[in-house]
Amino acid sequence: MTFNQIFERFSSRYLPASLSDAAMMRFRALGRALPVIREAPVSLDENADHLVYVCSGATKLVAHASAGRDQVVAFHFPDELIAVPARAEHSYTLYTVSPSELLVFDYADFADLARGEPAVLRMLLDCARKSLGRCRDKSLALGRKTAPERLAGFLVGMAVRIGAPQDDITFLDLPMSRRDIADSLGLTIETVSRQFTLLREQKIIETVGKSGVRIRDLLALEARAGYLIEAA
Amino acid sequence: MTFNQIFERFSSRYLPASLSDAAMMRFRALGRALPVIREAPVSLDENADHLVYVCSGATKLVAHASAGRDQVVAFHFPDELIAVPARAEHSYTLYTVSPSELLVFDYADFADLARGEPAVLRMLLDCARKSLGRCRDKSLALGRKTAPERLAGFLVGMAVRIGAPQDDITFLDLPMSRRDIADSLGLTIETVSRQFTLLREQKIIETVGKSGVRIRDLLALEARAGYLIEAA
DNA sequence: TCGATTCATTGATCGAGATCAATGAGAATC
DNA sequence: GATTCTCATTGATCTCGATCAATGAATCGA
Repeated sequence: MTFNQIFERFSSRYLPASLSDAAMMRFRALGRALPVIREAPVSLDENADHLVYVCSGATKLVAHASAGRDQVVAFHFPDELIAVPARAEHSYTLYTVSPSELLVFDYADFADLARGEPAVLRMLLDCARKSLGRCRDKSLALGRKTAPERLAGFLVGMAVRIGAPQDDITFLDLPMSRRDIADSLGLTIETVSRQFTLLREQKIIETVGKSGVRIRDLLALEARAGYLIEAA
Repeated sequence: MTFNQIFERFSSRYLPASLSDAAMMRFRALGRALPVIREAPVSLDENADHLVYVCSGATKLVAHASAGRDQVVAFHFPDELIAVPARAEHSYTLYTVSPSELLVFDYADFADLARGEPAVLRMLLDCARKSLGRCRDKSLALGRKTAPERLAGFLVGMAVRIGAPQDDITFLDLPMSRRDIADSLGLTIETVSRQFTLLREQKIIETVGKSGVRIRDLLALEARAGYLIEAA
């Protein structure tokens, strides 16, 4: 895919149609397309925040603690926008999880340019708030939920984001490895694997190869996820 | 403190000086002051997002999971601005942690009004991004750090935010209880207490009554917090 | 001033999930 | 098509932090 095609996708999804051609060109001038990259860290300058558009593929944002312990802070799928923070007390790295086409901006430059375009600022705000909402839910899961609840919640979230519903079964093709899932849920690969086995034994899911999951009972999965019982 | 005084503090901190009087009045019309409230949940409509300015006191934003398990998502101190989300899979409640004066806005109304004021939108964006950064760091702590690291990191963070440096000692007056700290760190009160005892035994801190902490060795605390070793 | 209540600390024991260790199942390389 | 390599699964054991149970210290109301 060419830079123009990638930028076109980005702009049609995230820039207002009302934007003038001149303004559009200015945003375009800030973007840099990263061609298809196989599973690898995305090399970004650690001293600045970045804004990354996932055109195709999938990525994970990883926070690094000492002793090589990693925490996947978020996964991202096509047509999503991510803010990648500069290095601070902890460093963050964006990795592709499958071959991906990305569009990268310097966050500060982009936000500065957006000062003249309230609709773009509003879009950045909505984007940050969505990430914040997900991150808060994740904090709750990491701080207070059990391993079965975490995996159930993860699968429900993935079903919503990348699930393919067929009849009353939802099919998932998970692009990330068990290690990635473990690093996202604050567990080990072994525990994740055991939880998959339990869900399989209870006929709630079936697994197809390494990455396929057929969700047979989404309601049971939601019930396991430790969500609050819906108030009336 | 009167509504006008509270709004004045808010606007001088968060609204641009360049704002027209008319625009200022429109923002003011959206605000509602909550007078000094003793430690209690802040009653907000659960069906809408809110924007809350902490004028004095301290608050905690709590996420509720089933079975009464609570996770403190963030603490807030004077002059800070919080986005309180509406109920979704999980419900969130803002609590005062000490007597507080708050200024409350409906988030959607505020953001809509800000469409005409890019500087205000930019402020909301910065605010959301700061919360997101903190939340990501918290996810790392909850997912991958040990109890000693979590308490050390918590104390370092509090030292930065509400610490009173005197000579080479930083004094902290923690407004929140051990339960709040435990709910923030994903631990139990007992574990938090034991970690305080350990830090005391190692002469890194002294505790003064229930809420006072004298940090004698901030560097040791930072070393314990599991931050990445600074790269060159 | 004295219980009563709440909150922090300390000790004893337990258990969910980590760690250690082996095996199994694909996919990539030649 | 055998040979690695990598990744997922399963089992055995261990450990950190949870849970259960007292005790101590402050604050509050009468």
